[in-house]
Amino acid sequence: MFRHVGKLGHMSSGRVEQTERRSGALLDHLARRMRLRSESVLAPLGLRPRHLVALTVLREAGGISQQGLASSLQIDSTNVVGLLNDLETAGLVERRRSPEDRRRHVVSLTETGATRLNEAECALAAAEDEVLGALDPAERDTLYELLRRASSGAPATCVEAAGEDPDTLC
Amino acid sequence: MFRHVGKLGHMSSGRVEQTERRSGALLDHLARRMRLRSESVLAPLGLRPRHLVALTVLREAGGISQQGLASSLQIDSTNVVGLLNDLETAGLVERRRSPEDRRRHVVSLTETGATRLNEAECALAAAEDEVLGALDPAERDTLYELLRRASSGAPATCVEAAGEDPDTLC
DNA sequence: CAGATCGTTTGTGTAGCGCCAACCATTTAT
DNA sequence: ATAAATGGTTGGCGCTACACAAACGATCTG
Repeated sequence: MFRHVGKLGHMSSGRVEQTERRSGALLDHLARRMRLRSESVLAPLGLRPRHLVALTVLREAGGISQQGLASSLQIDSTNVVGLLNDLETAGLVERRRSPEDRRRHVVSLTETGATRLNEAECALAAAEDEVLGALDPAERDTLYELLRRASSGAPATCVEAAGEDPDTLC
Repeated sequence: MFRHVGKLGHMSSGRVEQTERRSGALLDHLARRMRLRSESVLAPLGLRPRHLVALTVLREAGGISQQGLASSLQIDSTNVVGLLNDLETAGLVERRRSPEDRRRHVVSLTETGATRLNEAECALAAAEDEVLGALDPAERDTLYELLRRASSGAPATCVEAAGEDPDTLC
């Protein structure tokens, strides 16, 4: 029902090539453009794109264990250590031992971390303007909201979501 | 037209905004998740994520020079060569010499290339379902449309678009 | 003709990251 | 209490995706 492909039947002759509307490649493409543009802006702040991603996830996910963070970021937990070391020595993030399970580290944004994240995002305005230039402000807001919800709603461990669903008609 | 984001109605009136709503990090985050999930699905088809990105861009951008492709993908033109070699030996892409400037190669999707791209996108349904699980079909469609427009509207060379910066208000 | 431009090859360097192995501290199971 | 499992940390190995530079043939342009 949401398969209405729309126009864009370009040069090809009569063939009605129905194109699949998958966002993956576009996501990849835009993310790359954005990341490249961001690096130079973020550098003065002592941050790299992945730091910003981690901070963003942490702002959303609150006090989370390192493993939880690893599975949300989808990077190996050994690499999370180094990432958090960066952020912690910069004072942007805090590792506290969990009271109920003292093996665990509860990671959360510090006050300055939240502030710095905000500053960084603010500094990215120009980069975003370049990459999302074709979208008007309202659309960018819609995009942001969709991305945020998709990203927060994504199950940390993709294990339990592996069940089958009725959408296998493709 | 494709704007109805439903209720997630946050304040359009607001100035209460404490956090900057920049999409960069979220884009990065989701793209990563998607890419990782996609790899395993794409492998059987002999494709890697970046191939899919290239094919997607080519479907949108039609006959384009390799330099144009390089600047759209934002990768070095020397690396475009290898990328296209992969795709061309797989018969998914075609290099023809431009009639007006015979130095140039005009790159375009072949028939089988378009087909394969479609198949690949189709195969990615499950991956997309996992990553975008929090979004309902209409929202995913909206997201796709926004991404597509942003990506196609992005000027290949960001040079000529860089003329101004009146938005230092942030 | 000279010089710039497009694509190609080759070679070098680097960053990001997966992965393995070993090691504490702690929790849970026997 | 002893054993096993778990969360975090460290170190190291290796791979992939690039960027960057140099040199070359073919071609366009002044």
